[in-house]
Amino acid sequence: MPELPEVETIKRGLQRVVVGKKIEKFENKDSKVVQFDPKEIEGLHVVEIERRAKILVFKLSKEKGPFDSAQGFDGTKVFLCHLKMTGQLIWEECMGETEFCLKKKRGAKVAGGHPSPDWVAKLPNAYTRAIFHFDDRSVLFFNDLRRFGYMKLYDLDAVNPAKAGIYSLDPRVKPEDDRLREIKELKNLGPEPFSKDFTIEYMANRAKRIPTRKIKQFITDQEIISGVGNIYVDEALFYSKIMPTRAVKDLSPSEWGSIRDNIRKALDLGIKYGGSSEDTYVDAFGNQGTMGEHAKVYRRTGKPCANNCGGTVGRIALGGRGTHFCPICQQ
DNA sequence: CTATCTGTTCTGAC
DNA sequence: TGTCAGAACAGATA
Repeated sequence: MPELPEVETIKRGLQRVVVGKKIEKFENKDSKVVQFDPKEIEGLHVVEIERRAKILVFKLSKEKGPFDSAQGFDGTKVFLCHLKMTGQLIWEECMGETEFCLKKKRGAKVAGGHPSPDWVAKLPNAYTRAIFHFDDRSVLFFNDLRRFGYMKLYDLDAVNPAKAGIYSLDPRVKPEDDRLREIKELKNLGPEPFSKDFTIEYMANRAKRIPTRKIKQFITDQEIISGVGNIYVDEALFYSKIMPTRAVKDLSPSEWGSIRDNIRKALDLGIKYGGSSEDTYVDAFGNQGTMGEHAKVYRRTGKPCANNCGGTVGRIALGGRGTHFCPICQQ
């Protein structure tokens, strides 16, 4: 269940192996999930991959590059991928490699000795919704068991022809010049948790308009903060010793500061351990993350509190989602 | 076999 | 406008 750390882990993996490569062929195996025609991206190069909230963004161009950062490049196709609950992006150096390694017991694709499920080992499989074939014969599979995820394509020249040709790679580009902000799925996202815009003042201001909102639901609202989901919000609030049910109007400035710092701490840990593989998550190479082993409250219902306070981890439903907390530490 | 649970986001009712 | 239930979907588990 990919949240920011899981998507970030996949992004870093894919940056190493697909940037600069040409998409020679693209197979759309489920047009509900993959919402464009393969012909629209065949022949284009992957110029850059970034992450916005839980969404992966591929920038595509006819030219291979490298490009002058200040000049930008003339490609305008932007490919979005949201993994939602059960999506996976798995890269293979050549078709059948993962299956081959497992049969030979090389295990090169399986981290920490954890066995990989059969439906990850065999690629493609019944849940494969799309396949990229690159010019070096490597392959990228998009699997999604539940079909909540999506792949979409935008042409920024079509979205705003007045800005055609301006497409900076410079990370210092001003938000108003950020062409990705024109895209519907990206335009309303809140600040990234690691950005300088994610401040105590910002959170307190947003909270003013919705005073009775519970803090957990405030943090997981993507229009308020980008990328925090169910696992990391429970962890962050445990670190902050704040009950997930607290109304935002009752939080003090020092508590807001603690929330900000601990959201970052929880996400940092998630990235460090390669994500949390509670369900179907694997990284770009099919490896599971180990963040689950380091969780303090998430899915630890009934176990003793990690702070040794004598409490027992409890579980309630909040907004229809499992919510884990220590009833003694967290107030 | 049925009921319940999973966890992201959108839609529609109030 | 804010809040909340339900839906989208396909499985695992009790």
